Amino acid sequence: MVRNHVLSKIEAGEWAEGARIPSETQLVDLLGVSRMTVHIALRDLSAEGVLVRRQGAGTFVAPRRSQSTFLELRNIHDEIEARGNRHSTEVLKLETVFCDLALATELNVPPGSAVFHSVLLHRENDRPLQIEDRFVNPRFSPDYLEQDYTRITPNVHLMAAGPLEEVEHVIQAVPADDTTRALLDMATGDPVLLLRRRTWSRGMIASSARLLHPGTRFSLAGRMRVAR
Amino acid sequence: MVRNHVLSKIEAGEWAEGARIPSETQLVDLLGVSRMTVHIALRDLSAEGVLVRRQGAGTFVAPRRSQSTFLELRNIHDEIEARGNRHSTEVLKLETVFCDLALATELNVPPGSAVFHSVLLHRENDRPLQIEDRFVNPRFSPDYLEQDYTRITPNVHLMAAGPLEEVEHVIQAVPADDTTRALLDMATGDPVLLLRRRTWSRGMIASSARLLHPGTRFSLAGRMRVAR
DNA sequence: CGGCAGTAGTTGCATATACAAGTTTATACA
DNA sequence: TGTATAAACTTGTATATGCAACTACTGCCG
Repeated sequence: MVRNHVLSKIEAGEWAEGARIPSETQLVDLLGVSRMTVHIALRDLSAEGVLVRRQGAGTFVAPRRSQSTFLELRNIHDEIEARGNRHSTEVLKLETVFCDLALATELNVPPGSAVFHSVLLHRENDRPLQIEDRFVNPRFSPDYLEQDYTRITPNVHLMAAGPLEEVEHVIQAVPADDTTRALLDMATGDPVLLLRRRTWSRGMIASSARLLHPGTRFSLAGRMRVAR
Repeated sequence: MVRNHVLSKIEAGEWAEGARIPSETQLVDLLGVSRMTVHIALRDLSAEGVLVRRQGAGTFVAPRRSQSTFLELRNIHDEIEARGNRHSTEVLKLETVFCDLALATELNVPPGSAVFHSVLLHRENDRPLQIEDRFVNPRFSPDYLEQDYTRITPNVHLMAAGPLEEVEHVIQAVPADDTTRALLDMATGDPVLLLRRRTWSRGMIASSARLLHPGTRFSLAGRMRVAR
């Protein structure tokens, strides 16, 4: 109850980032519950990174930046939904191309062979967050082009097409070209965070993707316990 | 107290993965604290993924988190030497600072307390490759400022100061400011790949570092087999 | 004007109590 | 033997209370 109240206030924008929220005793009067109940709820939200609490000073809305975990292979849909936001996809390209030498090497297929190519734009609450530029090995997923990617992500389809065996990630910071800047709604001079991801399945390279993110409002994050 | 008891039991292997641990009331008798205290502690550990709780059934040790070799803690010296190149370090700053609110939050120490600060420039074959801007908790490593960082990296010193328990990584692409651009020998408009790394040891945040790399000639890469 | 002490207000933490909700085990009965 | 019921046990949640630790502010005094 306290939790929902706080989250909805933040969601609605009434309590902005960095703003101080009512004290525990004020929330007690407001919601008619005991202080411990309020305390536990705020404590949990603090542990989750939604709030920041400072003893003696007050409770504040934590600054939020879109984050993606790179340790797990979650698809962007789940990432966004997990943050309580709305995910939507726009299909920009869905085609067959014949690969040049570089692409052939990248996918480990013969040069000139046909491969599938898709370009999607993912939005978080209508704000563009990722361009997903993907090449897929047709031998791995022959029906890749027939899917409705406004409903499922390519990730989901590919995971269903075969067991994931190996993943390769390369992360880079690159300047934004004009097309990218326009699509991602970025300011001039802002950099792009580029995540290249190749996946192996059934002994072949199933897919190679370039995931482009606006550097100013996106970061990759991961936290792990070290082996004991 | 309850927390440490549980963690040490798991650490020691007395409570194995998936095993059921004593009930709340049993821990009350065992440790001589109230049930609510036990409950809160177990609740937190459950939120952190260390335990799994099922109402009516009991509390169990959670299966360990999947470990990734991606972004393992190799220090930059080994990275460069592994490529057959020469590594050199220049010490730009080595000082004590009093932390403001943001830094205090980052390190989880009281605002205004003294922390150690170092800024190093790492070169690969005399070409700048990384600015290492690091804050260290003096409680964790009191003799941090007395080391010779042209001979060993801070990473090596910190690893020797205590067992690494947890690591947090955040990766961002950011524009380069003038100082950074000059130090890293970058062209105007080139982005910076920023890796923020926080490490936990002996129950506290030992260190928080900002590692800045020239985006055009640096990338983070990792490849991992997926667990089945 | 600057520094100091006091004070009100805030979060942090532990306790004691009560009941709800879910699971497992034991028992009674057909 | 199989099923239904009951009891015992476990975690989940909410409340009321007390005090410690810390912060920010006010006002006093030199």
